[in-house]
Amino acid sequence: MTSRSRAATRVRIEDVAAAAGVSIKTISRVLNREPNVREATRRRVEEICARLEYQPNRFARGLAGQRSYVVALVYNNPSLNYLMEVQGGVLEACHAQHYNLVLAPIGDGKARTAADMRGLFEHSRPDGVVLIPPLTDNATVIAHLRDNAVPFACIAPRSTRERIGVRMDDRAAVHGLIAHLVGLGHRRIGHIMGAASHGACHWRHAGYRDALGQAGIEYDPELVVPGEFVFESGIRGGKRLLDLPSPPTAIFAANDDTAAGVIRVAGERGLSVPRDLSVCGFDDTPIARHIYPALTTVRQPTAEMGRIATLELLQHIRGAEPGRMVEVTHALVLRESTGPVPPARSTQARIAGAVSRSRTREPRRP
Amino acid sequence: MTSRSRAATRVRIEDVAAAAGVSIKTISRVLNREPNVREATRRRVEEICARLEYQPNRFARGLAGQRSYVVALVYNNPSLNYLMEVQGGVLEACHAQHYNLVLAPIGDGKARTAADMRGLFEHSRPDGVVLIPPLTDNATVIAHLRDNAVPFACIAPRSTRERIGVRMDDRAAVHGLIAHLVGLGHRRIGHIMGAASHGACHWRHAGYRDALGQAGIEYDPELVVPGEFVFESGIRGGKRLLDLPSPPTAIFAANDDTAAGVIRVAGERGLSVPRDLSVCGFDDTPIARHIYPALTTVRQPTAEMGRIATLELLQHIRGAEPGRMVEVTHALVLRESTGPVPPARSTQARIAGAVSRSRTREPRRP
DNA sequence: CTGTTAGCGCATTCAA
DNA sequence: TTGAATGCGCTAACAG
Repeated sequence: MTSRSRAATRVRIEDVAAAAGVSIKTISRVLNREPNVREATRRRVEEICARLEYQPNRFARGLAGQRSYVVALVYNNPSLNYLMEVQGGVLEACHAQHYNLVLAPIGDGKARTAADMRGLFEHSRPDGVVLIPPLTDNATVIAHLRDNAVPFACIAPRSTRERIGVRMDDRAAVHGLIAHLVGLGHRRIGHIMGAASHGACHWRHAGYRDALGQAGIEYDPELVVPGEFVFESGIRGGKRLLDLPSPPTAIFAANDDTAAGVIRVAGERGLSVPRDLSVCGFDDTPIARHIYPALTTVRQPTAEMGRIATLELLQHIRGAEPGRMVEVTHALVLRESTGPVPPARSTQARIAGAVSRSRTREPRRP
Repeated sequence: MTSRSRAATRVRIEDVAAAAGVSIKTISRVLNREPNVREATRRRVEEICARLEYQPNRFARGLAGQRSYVVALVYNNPSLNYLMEVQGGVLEACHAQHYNLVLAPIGDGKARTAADMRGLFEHSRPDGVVLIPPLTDNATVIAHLRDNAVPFACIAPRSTRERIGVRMDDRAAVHGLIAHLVGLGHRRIGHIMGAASHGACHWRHAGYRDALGQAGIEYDPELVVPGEFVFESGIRGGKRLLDLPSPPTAIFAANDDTAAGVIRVAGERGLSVPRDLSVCGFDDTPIARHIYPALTTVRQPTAEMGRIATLELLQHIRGAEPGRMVEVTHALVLRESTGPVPPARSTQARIAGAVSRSRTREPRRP
């Protein structure tokens, strides 16, 4: 005998109908915000529902209505921190609207992607989907969505055409960040890029170029190295940049994890941040505060973005509003990892392998 | 007109029955692993189900069977990293067993807790629940679970009596960790504790005492300060310990986040880790690798623990096996943040506010 | 504006 | 060992 979870007897729609002295259809209308109910009736019904603590049975609704009241969060493999933040916002919005959230991690490769999407539709039948980059621009995913006519909202998609969801002006944000470095006197500023499948990779790079251009600094391709938005990208990219004959005095990493990798490389080489090297990241994830020195970065309201995308999606599903592409604002967060350009940029940095023991780590907050 | 998500026509149980030449009841029996089906019939049905890609309708099942096929992950407010890891394991186990996962964040306070639990039952009707500390030992939560006769599994509960789920021997793990410090010559070892509502707080403290006792080091209450398993605990606790007249040469923080806070305090005071101070954490979360110096810590197989707890829960729900309390093994992870005790522990550390500029940060990996 | 009637797809008594 | 009939609680045409 398996253990059943619940006493079957709970208040049903007909109990509410009886208490209100109307038919169950009227109750149904009120619940689903359908028209053709007198305002007085509607209010009375709502009151009784509240008093009886009536909770519609999800399964009955799903079965009869061909609607699941489920939103799926479809993601690939972004940073766990990022994902967790987004998830929090999405969850909050779902709960507020009495929708359920199902998590749909998608495997790598086209075949796996297709299989996972199919599995999602067969098993969970979401009424709508929230997409996280880089899946926002994955052809296989989009095709499945369109084939099944499932509405979806995107968070920071590359292409915002015909999309609903939320975005941020990464380009302008980076522009401001780099301008800050320029203001500190830096002119050789390195950049470790993110994964090219993300729109963010390109916007951030564009913002970097914008800022250099405006400052009259020539763009030096040597100072721009590839990355994947992960810690290891910071290790690899940081080494490569610092090994340059004429290394940068500041490095803009495409996100905080990458910046953490750069901080480590600097430490290993005996470079003090920000005295010998300025570093900045992007996103303002928890790690930005947790590492030492704390990162100068751009705050991205990640949870809020999840919430907004979900609300736009649900609004669209309801059909009341068309669903928009909302833009959220960023904020520059100045912390400890950026500072004035070193007064005398000697050739010492060139022989990076041979550490300069003369350098002292200067304590902050004396 | 609202947008509907799915074409209604999919293969149903009666299609399978027709194809197999049996009644739907037989199909149902096979699907639910009930007895009283001839082996040959069972196999044929399974084959046809696979060929037709038949997926039972969750809503119909839930409606008719009074079963939701939902597992709820009930959590309070632990570290996001920890939560994310656990969630990954739980999700994997749920998917493997064709269960759905619903996330159930629980608010603070008794009233909120009760309300959130009630909401969970009314709305999602989980067939089972996975509990994360410190909710594993929350009276309100447990009471709701028992009242509703919902089976649950616990991850690292304080009390393992009458519980199914998974645990780890934190006490032995810490014992090993402290023994490592003792082996490096440390005798004044500080400890920043975790939140007392967690079993882990007590086990880790006990392991710390065990190790000291075995090494013949007297337990000094002054060296043990409270904390909450968060970064800020490391800041506060670290300052307090380093401000001691006779400060410790090593600090064991109850988890990695806390250790990161200690690392920062050390940095601010110009202390080099591990040259002037050894620091270690617990959990081996990503931050342990991402900060510099990387943390010596204890690896806890968090995702695996989520997976195991869920599998035990589902086994219990099915009623086949009773459900056990599984113990997983830990592993010591030696990284960069621990080293030999400083040769001459001078009084310099006492005047912690007045930083010692003479100290040089020694580069690793020369 | 409101009520009546018929399923949605499956699990489940009770017979056979 | 199997099958036919009944209903889970709700939504959705279609009348009134």
